[in-house]
Amino acid sequence: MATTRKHSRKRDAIIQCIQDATSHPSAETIYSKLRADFPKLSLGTVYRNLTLLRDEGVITAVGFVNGEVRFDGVIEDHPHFVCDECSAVIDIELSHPPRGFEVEIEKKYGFEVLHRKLVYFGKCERCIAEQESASVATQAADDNS
Amino acid sequence: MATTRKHSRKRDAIIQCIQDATSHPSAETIYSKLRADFPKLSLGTVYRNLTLLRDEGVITAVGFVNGEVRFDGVIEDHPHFVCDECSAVIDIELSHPPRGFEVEIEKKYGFEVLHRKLVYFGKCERCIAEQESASVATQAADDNS
DNA sequence: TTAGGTGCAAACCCTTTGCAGCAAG
DNA sequence: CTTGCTGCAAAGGGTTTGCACCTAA
Repeated sequence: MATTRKHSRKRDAIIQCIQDATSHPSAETIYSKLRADFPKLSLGTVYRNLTLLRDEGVITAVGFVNGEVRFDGVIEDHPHFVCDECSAVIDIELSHPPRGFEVEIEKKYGFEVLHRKLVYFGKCERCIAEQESASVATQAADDNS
Repeated sequence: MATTRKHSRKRDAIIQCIQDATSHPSAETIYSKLRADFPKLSLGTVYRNLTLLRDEGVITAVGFVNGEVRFDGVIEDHPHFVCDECSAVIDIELSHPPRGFEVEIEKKYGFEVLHRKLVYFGKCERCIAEQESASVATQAADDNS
């Protein structure tokens, strides 16, 4: 009963776009980028394919950031960092917090744990730098007053 | 320049509602419950107060679950479990994955890590039980065919 | 009297969906 | 030809907001 999938250049392009990007793009971002190659592309198509690809496990949704769902071409479970200022989503490539808590949870609560999401929030390097230089500029202005 | 806050029975009730609940209610859920005591309460007021209380740090947002933001009266950082079937949000009271990764991240990436969210997904005990009994029923029906 | 708080309803914004036409198999 | 895919635009659904009125201080 499973739907027989046909080939679609636009779908391929969407996958490519997500996998090439390190930015964890949103539907809108993907749409904007692909419009260069597919002028007639519609947002609906992007959304439909994203849902489809997520359900198939080809891509994953990092989660809502600033109201938008952000996508990841890397399926393997890994933590993310989200900048509260600029909404950048960045992969964290550090030794992972232990798997195995899942088993503890299943034992204690009787749940079936299928996956997890670990996200750190804060200020990214770029935003820290920008705010420091802005602060310095303000300081200088104050000194001149 | 900070706004001087006035007392508001409705705001108090919203806080109370969230802190009493173990269900991590959504704005709608809170609204529904409080309408019994405040027939003229409006959804807008609930949303305005939730935003306010979150900004003040009185409550926290667990995150989007099924399109809705779910709130928690417990401020302390702790993991949650979200049922993919029924959207239940449940506190995980197990020894925490290690704090300290934050420092590693700050060193390696130059970020400023302020907080984190750890969420496990899967099937809750209730949904497992329901589906098992449903499966048994189906089995029985099949046997009768 | 002076803000902040609230009700109401319209506006927002991201996302989903119905429909008719297009295209892959 | 059959069925999935797409464009388009309207509809959805949670959340935000403008405005006038209400209320705490």
